Amino acid sequence: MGAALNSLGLPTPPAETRVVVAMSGGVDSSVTAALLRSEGYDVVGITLQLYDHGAATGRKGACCAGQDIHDAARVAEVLGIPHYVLDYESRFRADVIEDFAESYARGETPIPCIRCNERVKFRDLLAVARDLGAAALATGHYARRVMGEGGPELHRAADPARDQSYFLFATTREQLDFLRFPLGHLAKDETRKLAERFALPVAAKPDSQDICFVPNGDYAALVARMKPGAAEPGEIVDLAGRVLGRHDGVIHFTVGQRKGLGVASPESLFVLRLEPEHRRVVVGPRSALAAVRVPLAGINWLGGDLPREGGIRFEVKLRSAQPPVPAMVFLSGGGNGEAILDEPVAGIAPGQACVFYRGSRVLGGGWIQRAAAPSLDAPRPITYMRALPVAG
RNA sequence: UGGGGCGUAGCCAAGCGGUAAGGCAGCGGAUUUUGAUUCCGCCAUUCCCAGGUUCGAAUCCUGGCGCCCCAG
Repeated sequence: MGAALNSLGLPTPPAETRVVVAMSGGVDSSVTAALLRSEGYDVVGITLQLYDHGAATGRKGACCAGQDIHDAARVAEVLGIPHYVLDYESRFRADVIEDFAESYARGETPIPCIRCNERVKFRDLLAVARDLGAAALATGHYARRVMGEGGPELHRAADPARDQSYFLFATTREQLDFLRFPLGHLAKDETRKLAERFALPVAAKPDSQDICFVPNGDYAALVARMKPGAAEPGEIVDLAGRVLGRHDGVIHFTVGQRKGLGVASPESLFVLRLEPEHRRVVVGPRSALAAVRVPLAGINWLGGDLPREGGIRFEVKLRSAQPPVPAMVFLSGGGNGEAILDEPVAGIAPGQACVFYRGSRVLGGGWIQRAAAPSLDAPRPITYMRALPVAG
């Protein structure tokens, strides 16, 4: 009763508190493990083997997954903690890579990192941690878990440049209860310094970037292999339906994209929308990219009591590397809803996440859906000018 | 085979006797734990070809070649 809480907010002394750390083999998760170990926690490192680059990319001899696992094991050895490697390849393939390919085939732009958190790390790995008797699962994400009146809250990282809360919006309240993000208050250079101080073998390892299972950046080749029909060439058309050129498959494009169209024009052209059913890429000027309505599905709500109908005021983040913008969010039940932005934003891509913020707190988010744009083949709805009052 | 116009980078295009703007596309880099966006850098020793005039020609002249338009 009333026992002092440890640094993870748990009522037991660190030495009696088992914590599983998800170790990717990178700097961040290694420092996470080192920090907790230095505080005396009973740390167990777990690394997930998620993919085999030989199989994923069709290349032989490339095995970064193996290298990362090896790095994680070395760090665990330096720290003197137990380390386990779990084979999650088939699960990752079914729940993340397959979803990724299907999403692209639908003309969307998926975020596999969120799916991985949602469906692998925070589900299966979390369950394993519980089975191991751990009191918490810690990761190297830059986000903060703050205890509020209604329970744990998800907040942005202290370092706005490093904040990864966008990638965590799909975390449920139950998961959040068990999760810990020890790096949430650190800046990246501090993490590096800690890695050096702890003499971790990965201290100088470059940050990972790109999609982990697509090391060479050629995600389209992977999608084409998994969904051959989605890589069919088609037409590049403007809003009036004029054919401006051809493309090698809609999977190469995302809404808002400028590069790679190969169409010369007086001004730059951007992808306005993808119509995979017609194998068509619709392009137009930057000005045509602006939108205020953002249809959402799969909404995850972290804010406690579900709000009554009507709009809720938020700042919403529509992509990871862009500041949030003011909006009203309307929830319509069944995980669906819509965000109405105060000011138009350019290049909102279906498949990306729309995350709701209030101050530093994440209150939820949803997946951006394709806007109900009229097809070029459909008869155009007639729009009438509003009658002007007759001048007196 | 009458008249007129035009040929400058992959595309568009400025230049009109003084030593090849710009845009688009492309390439390279920075940024980025998704895809994009954005930013920075590069990108015609040469102006359809051949002669000529000139200190100097993409610009003027002559002759070719190739397009386009008008024409009874």
